[in-house]
Amino acid sequence: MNDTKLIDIASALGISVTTVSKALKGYTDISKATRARVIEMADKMNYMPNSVAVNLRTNETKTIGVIIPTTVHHFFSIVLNGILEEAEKRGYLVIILQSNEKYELEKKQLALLLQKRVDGILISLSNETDDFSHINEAIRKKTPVVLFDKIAKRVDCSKVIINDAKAAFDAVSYLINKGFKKIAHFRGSYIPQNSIDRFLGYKRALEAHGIEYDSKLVYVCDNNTDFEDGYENAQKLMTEHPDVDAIFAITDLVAIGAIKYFNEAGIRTPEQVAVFGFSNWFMSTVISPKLTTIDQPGYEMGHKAVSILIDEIVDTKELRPVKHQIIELPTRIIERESTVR
Amino acid sequence: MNDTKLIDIASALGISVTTVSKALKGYTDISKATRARVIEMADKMNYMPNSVAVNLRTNETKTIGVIIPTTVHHFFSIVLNGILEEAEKRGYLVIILQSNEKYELEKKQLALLLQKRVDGILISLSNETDDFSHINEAIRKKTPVVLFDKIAKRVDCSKVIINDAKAAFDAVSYLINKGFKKIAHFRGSYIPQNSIDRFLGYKRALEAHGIEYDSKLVYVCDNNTDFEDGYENAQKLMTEHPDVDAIFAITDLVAIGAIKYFNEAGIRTPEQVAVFGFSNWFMSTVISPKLTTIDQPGYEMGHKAVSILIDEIVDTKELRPVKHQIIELPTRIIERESTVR
DNA sequence: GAAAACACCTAAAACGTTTTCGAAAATTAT
DNA sequence: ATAATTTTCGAAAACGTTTTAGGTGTTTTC
Repeated sequence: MNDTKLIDIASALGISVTTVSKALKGYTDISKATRARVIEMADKMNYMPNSVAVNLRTNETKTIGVIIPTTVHHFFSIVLNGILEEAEKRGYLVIILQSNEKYELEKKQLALLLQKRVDGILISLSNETDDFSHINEAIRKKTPVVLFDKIAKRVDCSKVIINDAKAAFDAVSYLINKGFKKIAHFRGSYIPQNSIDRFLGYKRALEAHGIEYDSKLVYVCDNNTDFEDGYENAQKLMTEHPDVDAIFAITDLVAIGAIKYFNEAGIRTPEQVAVFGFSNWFMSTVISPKLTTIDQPGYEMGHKAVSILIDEIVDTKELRPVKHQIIELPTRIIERESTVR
Repeated sequence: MNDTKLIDIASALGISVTTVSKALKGYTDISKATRARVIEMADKMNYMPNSVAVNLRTNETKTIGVIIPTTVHHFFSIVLNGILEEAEKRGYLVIILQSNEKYELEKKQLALLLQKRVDGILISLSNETDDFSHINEAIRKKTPVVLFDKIAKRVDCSKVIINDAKAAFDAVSYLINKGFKKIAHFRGSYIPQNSIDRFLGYKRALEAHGIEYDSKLVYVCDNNTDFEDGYENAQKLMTEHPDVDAIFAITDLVAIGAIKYFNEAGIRTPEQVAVFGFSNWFMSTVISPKLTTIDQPGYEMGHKAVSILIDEIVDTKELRPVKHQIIELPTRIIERESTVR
C-alpha cells in the first residue's frame, strides 16, 4: 500500500511535517518557494490526506447522517436526491440508514450515527415513533438534528415540512367547490403527524363548507409500500357507501390503488367517483385517468433540510447561538383528469 | 459536551486507560472483578467509543461507499434497500453518492470515497463511463471494488449482474413463440453493457428463430428518468412501421411510455401491438394492460454485492488472497396482459 | 526455599493530522 | 554596527483509541 503521507513528502524534501502541512493548507508563514515545492511534490507523490486523521484532529467528520423510513419510496428517493446534491455542494458526505418504519430500529440507527460522530443528522420519523427521547438525547449531545416531512411538533429543533393540513384543506375544498358532496378520506395510520394533519385538513374543509363530518367515510391505509390498501378500501367503500362521489387519498399510491379497483370494477372515474391524491408522484400521469394531486416538493425539501442542518453545524462549531427554523415549503394543486367531469 | 472517554472511566476507577480498553474489549488478562467494575462504570458514564479514533488506530472505517447513477429510480432504490440491510447486518455503514450518469462526477465521487478511507466500494457505472482507469486505480490501492448491474467486463473485480443477453433472448423468444413476427426493440444508449447485452439478446433471438434482423426496428431510448422516450418512439414506430406487432423494451419505464401512447392513440395492446418490458417495476401491474416483463432481482443484487464486498474486505485485511467472483442472478419472465392475446 | 509459572496490570508507542508556541534567520530600522 | 522587526520554519502536544512489551506480585512446582 503506497499511501503517501505528510511525513513522506517532508522527508523527500528534507523539511518538517509541520511545514508540509502548513504549505498544503495555505498558511502564510511558509515562503512561496517552499510552498511551491511542497505542492509539486505532493502532487507527484499523489498525496491524499487521510480524512480519518483529520477528523480526529479537527473533531469533525464532514459527514451527515440521514434516517428515512425506507429507500423504496418515490418521494423519499427524490428527497434523498435533494439531500445528496446539496450535501455534495457543501462538501459533506452522507451516510444513509433506514428505519423500516420501526421505532426501535430508528433509535438504534441514531445511536450508530452518533457513535460514528457525524456532524449532524437528518430524520424523517418512522410511523411508529411517538417517543422522541432518542432525538432529544442527540440534540442534548450538541449534534444538530433537523426533522423533515415526518416530524414531531414537540421536538425542539429545525424542521422542513409542508403544511399538510392546509394542503389537505385546499384539496378537499377544491372537491367541494367542484360540486362533490359525499367525500371519503383514505387516511394514513394514526401516529405520523402528516397523516394526522391531512386528516384534520380534510375534516376542517368539510366543516368550513357546511358539510357534516362522518367518521364512517374515513378509511385507514397504513401500508406504505403497496397500493393494495387503496384497492381494498375502495372496494369496501363502494359496498358500504355506494353513493360516495369523491375520495381524498393520503397518497398517490393509495389513490392509484383505488383507481385500479374502479377501473377493474367498471366504476367510472371521475364520473361516478372522483379521486384526489397527494404527492404528485410522477406515476400519476401514467395512470388513466391521470390523477389530480398535491405537488409536494421533495427535492427542495431535501435540499433545504441539508442547508439548514449545515448552517447549524457551523454555528454550533463556532459557538454561535443556533436559532431553530420551521420551514414550510409551498404546495399546489395539480389538476388532472381524475377530478374533472 | 460531556462525551466520556476511556480516560474518564480510568480516572474514575483509579486504573489505567489500557486496562479500561482491554476490559471493554474482553481481553483475558484483566480480572473478572475489574472487568465488571469497568463495564459498570462505562455504562454509568454512558461511554461510547469514538469511532474516529478507533478508525485511525485500526486503519479501517467499517464503512462502504456506494456510487449509483441516480437515487430517483425504482430499481436502484430497491438495490439500495438490499445494500443497506446487508451492510447493517454485517456492521458496516454506507455512504451513498450519485453520478448522475456523468463520467466526470463518478470519477470525482470515487476519489472522495477513497479519501474518506472507506473499506470498500460498490459501483453501478454511469451511462457515460467507457474509461475504467479510475476504478482500476482504486483496486490498485487495495480498496476492494465490486460492480453491480451496470458493469464493465474489462475491469478485473467481482461483479453482481443478471444475464441481460439471456434474459432478453428469452423475452424475445417468448414473443416469437407466441406468434409475434415483426418485433421492434426500444433499446438503451450505446455505452452501458446491459443496454448492449439486451440488444444482443434481442438480435440473437430473432436470428435463432429464423427472423431476419432489421436495424430499422431498433429505436434508442436514452432518457432514463422519463417515459417520454417510450411514448415518442412508439409514435414514431407506428408511423414508420405500422405493421409491427410487438415491442421488446429495455425498461418497464419505456414500455409504459409506449403503452401510454397506444392507449391514447386508440391502438390496442396487445391485440395490435404487444409490449414486453424489463425489470418488473411494481408499477407494471398498475398500468392497463398489465405489463409482461422480466423480473430483475434488485434486492438480492444489493444484498449479494455487499456480501461479496465485505468478504473481500476481510480477506484483504487478513492478507488472504481474494478471488473475484462474477455472480449471475437468475431472472424470469413474468407474463401479464400486455403480451397475451 | 528457590525457580518457574501465572495472573493482573500499565507505560508508552503508534495511527496521521493540525496548531500553538517559540526559535532561527533574514530583513529593516536606527 | 546594533537593535528591532519580519519572515520562515520546526518541535511538540494533542485528538482517543489499541496493542506491544514488559513489570510486579502471587501462586505453583520440585
